[in-house]
Amino acid sequence: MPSLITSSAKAGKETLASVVYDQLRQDILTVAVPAGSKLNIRELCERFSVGLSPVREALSRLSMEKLVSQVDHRGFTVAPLSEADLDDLTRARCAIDGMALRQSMEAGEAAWEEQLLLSYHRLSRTPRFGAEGSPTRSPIWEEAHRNFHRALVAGCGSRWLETVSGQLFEAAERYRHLARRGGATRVNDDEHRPIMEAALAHEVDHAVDLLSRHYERTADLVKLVLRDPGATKTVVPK
Amino acid sequence: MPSLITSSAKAGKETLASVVYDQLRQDILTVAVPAGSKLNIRELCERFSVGLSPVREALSRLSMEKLVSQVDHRGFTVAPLSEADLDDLTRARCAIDGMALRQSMEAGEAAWEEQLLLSYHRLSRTPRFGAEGSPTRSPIWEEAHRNFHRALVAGCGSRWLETVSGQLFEAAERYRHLARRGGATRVNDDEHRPIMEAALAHEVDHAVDLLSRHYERTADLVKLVLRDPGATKTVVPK
DNA sequence: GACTGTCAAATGATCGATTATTTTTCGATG
DNA sequence: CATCGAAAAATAATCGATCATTTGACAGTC
Repeated sequence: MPSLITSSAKAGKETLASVVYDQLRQDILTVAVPAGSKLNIRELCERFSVGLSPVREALSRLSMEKLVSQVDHRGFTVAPLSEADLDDLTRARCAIDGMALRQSMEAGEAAWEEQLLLSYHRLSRTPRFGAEGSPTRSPIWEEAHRNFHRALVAGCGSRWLETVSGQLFEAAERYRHLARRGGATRVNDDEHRPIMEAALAHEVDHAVDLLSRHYERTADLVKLVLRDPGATKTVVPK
Repeated sequence: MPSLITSSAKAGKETLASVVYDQLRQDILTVAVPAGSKLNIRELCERFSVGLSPVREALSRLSMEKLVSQVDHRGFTVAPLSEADLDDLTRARCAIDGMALRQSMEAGEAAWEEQLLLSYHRLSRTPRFGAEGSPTRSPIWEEAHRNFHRALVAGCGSRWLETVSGQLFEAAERYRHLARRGGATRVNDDEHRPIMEAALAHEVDHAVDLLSRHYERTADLVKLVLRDPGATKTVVPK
């Protein structure tokens, strides 16, 4: 009988290492475990009620993803976040996603446009915050959000570009969560719609510009929190 | 003393898992172990004379790097190579590295130019093939080659872009080795020099164009081998 | 002869004990 | 009082045994 967690219905198929990996990844992405903090292997074993091997394997995978950093014989720590890194990341995303979006529009596949429209529609229909009152995020919205951004660049014709774009998206996710935890509230005008509309209207430069602004504005929001140390009340989940 | 390389000097510091990782990675990059082949864990334990844990950890890291693919409960296999993937990869590299080179030139830092000049100089002074007669590759040249390409994009002002460029470089390395193993011989005119010269001369479009051609020409070479199955006499190292 | 279900062998995954390394403690010394 | 060094504690890394899953062989059925 597969364990306590059973995060999803299809438990039993996954490997323990995969379960730990998924969960830990989530905790890091949502900044439930603070950036820079040390990851004690035994504590993790206890938390997930598994042995050393799965934890170690999960950490190894995460370290290749740059979410945790590993130093030989000195264990694992959650990769740090910094304003400099955020700026860097934002610039890279503007450059790469901008290019991918441009290529997508120039390719102009009908299927791409349809998928983009669809993913926007779904995003707009998904509530931004959890159905219940409190929680800091709605996983369903996150999913829809990721899908929308994926759809934007999905017409570029290169799996590698899409993969890279996805990596950068995930890296940015940590900062977004940080902003939310810090209480930064976004002006709730929907920035995604105009991007989608410009893309479908083939206004290449305009769409790319809107996308860049979108990234930059988000980054600005995060910076407010990064600069205000009091807001980062990170909590380790029990 | 900042010791850039010291590939083996600092032995004893490394962890077994890291040693296995490095070695296995090398074997995969050089196509010493064929693409698509299964990686039997116990065989690897024997080959490296270590226990299960280090091997497993090494494989986990490699799987996050897309060099091996892992399926839960079904073990690890070397990631496949294909012409389609090569085309995709080449396109992504032209796009990303081209952009990074453009940004580097436009930033126009003196330090970047000097580093580029220097890395080209070193590359040109490094023998392409092993000092002894036979071996299929010279690790020193590879190192210099990687440094040159890294230097090209190093002025773009984004660590993330550099990292991504590096990832793509490594992915392409497998194909380059495949070409060499297949006996594809490159016309030995130095394609790197004109790229460097154009970059230093601030001929932006020209330099970017030369870089793209460089990638595409290399890809064409690889394709010859990919299409000729007889040439892929891959050998498992003892 | 092809299909299907069962069992055995092979292989992957996990655990807990053991070993190696780093970090901390604490006392002696200048 | 700061510094150094040795011993002790903490923690990471590794191993080999054990458990779980998949794969392959084989017999029985239609």
